[in-house]
Amino acid sequence: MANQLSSLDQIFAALADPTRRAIVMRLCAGEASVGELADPFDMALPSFMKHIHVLETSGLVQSEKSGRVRTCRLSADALVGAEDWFQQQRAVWEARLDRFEAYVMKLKKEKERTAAKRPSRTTKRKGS
Amino acid sequence: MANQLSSLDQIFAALADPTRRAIVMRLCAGEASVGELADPFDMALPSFMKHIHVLETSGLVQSEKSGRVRTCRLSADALVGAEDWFQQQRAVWEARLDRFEAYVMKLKKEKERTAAKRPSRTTKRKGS
DNA sequence: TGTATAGTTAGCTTCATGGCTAACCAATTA
DNA sequence: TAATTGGTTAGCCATGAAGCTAACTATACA
Repeated sequence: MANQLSSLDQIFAALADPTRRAIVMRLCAGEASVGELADPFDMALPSFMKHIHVLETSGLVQSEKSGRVRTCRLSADALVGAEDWFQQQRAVWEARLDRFEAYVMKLKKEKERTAAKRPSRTTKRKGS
Repeated sequence: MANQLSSLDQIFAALADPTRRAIVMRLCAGEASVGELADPFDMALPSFMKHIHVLETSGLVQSEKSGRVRTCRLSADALVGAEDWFQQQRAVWEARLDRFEAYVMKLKKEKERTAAKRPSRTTKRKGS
């Protein structure tokens, strides 16, 4: 598990680049060699390798060299770690929305109570 | 909705910075002025404003100025858009795992069938 | 009207990122 | 053993990101 939280920086930074997102997407479908991964991209190999390296230091990708070919695979943990972050934020966000909604409901009820006391003023007024 | 997909670059880049993630987290709990947001950070205001601006152009945050105070709020759409990306990747990833598992099961069965033919070799061998 | 407050603009520095070429191993294969 | 293939290292360049200060605008308050 390690400290995934502190590496959110690197994970999000890694995913901020379209080339690297494409690599991740490709690796979701299964492992591949550096050459296979690089093929669809119009980019010099050393440049491409930098992307691989960024993905590796972020923990999103692991690789292993056997013979002269390096095989890359996705490391799901990091992806899940990032996804968790969103879910945590959403939890807070939704809790707030719930509270807000409750607040609005309360206002609404109060308004209705007031309206019940002064039925003549409940019709449309004007403007928004 | 617009083109959230093409702005994943900006969303992830925005979230790659701890200051900006903290701002997002703070805004999950409700809107706040620039000053309130900036307060916990030991950073010059212009520097901080850059972060706000990055968050705004990424679509994660919206702001509005009334009088001399600018109020910021979270724009959930962008967050959800980014979360969706993870879920899509996970879907592909899990589909692959399922296929892989099926493959492993197949191998296992084949092995068992082979083992049934040569029962003497099925005991422990050594090492991992 | 004068002063404090809340942001904003401009402009500077420093460092990281993303790209390139050229040259270089180290396995394979002929 | 020689040539090819797959990747790696080193080093360069241009751009952009993240921080700063100083000076400015515009609202609110006394």
